[in-house]
Amino acid sequence: MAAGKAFIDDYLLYLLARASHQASRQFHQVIKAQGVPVPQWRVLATLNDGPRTIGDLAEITLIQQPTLTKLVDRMAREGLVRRQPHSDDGRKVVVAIAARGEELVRKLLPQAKRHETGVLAGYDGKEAAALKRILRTLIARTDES
Amino acid sequence: MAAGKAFIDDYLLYLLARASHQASRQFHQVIKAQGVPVPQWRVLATLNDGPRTIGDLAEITLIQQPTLTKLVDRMAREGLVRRQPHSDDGRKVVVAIAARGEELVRKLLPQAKRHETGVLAGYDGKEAAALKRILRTLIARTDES
DNA sequence: AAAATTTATATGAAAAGTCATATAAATTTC
DNA sequence: GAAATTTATATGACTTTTCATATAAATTTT
Repeated sequence: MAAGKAFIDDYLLYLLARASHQASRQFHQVIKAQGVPVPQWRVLATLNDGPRTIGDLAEITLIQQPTLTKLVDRMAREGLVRRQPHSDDGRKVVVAIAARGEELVRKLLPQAKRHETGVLAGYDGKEAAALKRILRTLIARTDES
Repeated sequence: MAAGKAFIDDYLLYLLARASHQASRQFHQVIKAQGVPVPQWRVLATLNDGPRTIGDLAEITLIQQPTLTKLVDRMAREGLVRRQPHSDDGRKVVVAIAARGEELVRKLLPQAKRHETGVLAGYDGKEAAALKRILRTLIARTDES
């Protein structure tokens, strides 16, 4: 039991989880208030840069494959995305953003950018760049080695 | 659609989510292989530093209150934690670690520390400290303002 | 080129999480 | 100090996620 500091207060994985959670909280509330669940936003923001296979999309959005398959089902039913056959691999399924999805992204993307600006407002440009750089380093270093 | 870089590749919230996810992945696999779901590990690691009310525990573990109440139910049934009445507020419920929970923490905590050391291995001490400092700053800055 | 293996996605049953709200104890207001 | 309000946790109906595995297409082996 806590002689000095609590374990988690200095535990990297906790600092990362907490930083991610808190930094996102406000924006997540904003999009949920507009009826968009966070995982759907992630899928839409990803597909806005081009179609992806189910597998790639799962990897990028940090969602497990079976979960994503079902999420895509729902989103397709709502006209947010559509499935396409893959040109030269019959196992793959390509997911592309659809009309209603594009509308949503058009509305949400500026809000995301504004929110990010707000979060980074307290930092000077140097520190902000350092933050992103250090995160990218960590990501590269822990990339499925 | 992707003229240059994809939006998410430079989006702070995504870098944070991805860094957190990837940095944790290995360790999470390790504990799950030992039959411990991630949320239970978080609760145990927190309670190892002392008992907490349901509300505080939810806040610290980043779990929503109704979700946590049910998680505590399950963990209490397994003898990992126990509920206690709060001394001077009848609304509050204090959760404390129990015998089987302590055993588990004794086993997992060293693994967590070892894993953290591994993740930070690539950094020199200065960079590692900078990483934690910058995360703490972000946490403080986004702390429910 | 058939058989065996690997890879990509889907599916079904069970578990966990979410949202709105109920319950009950404390605090504040009048 | 009674009524109204606020705060802390629990609960129930519903949705989503998870785990294991099925299905089917590609690739490798022999």
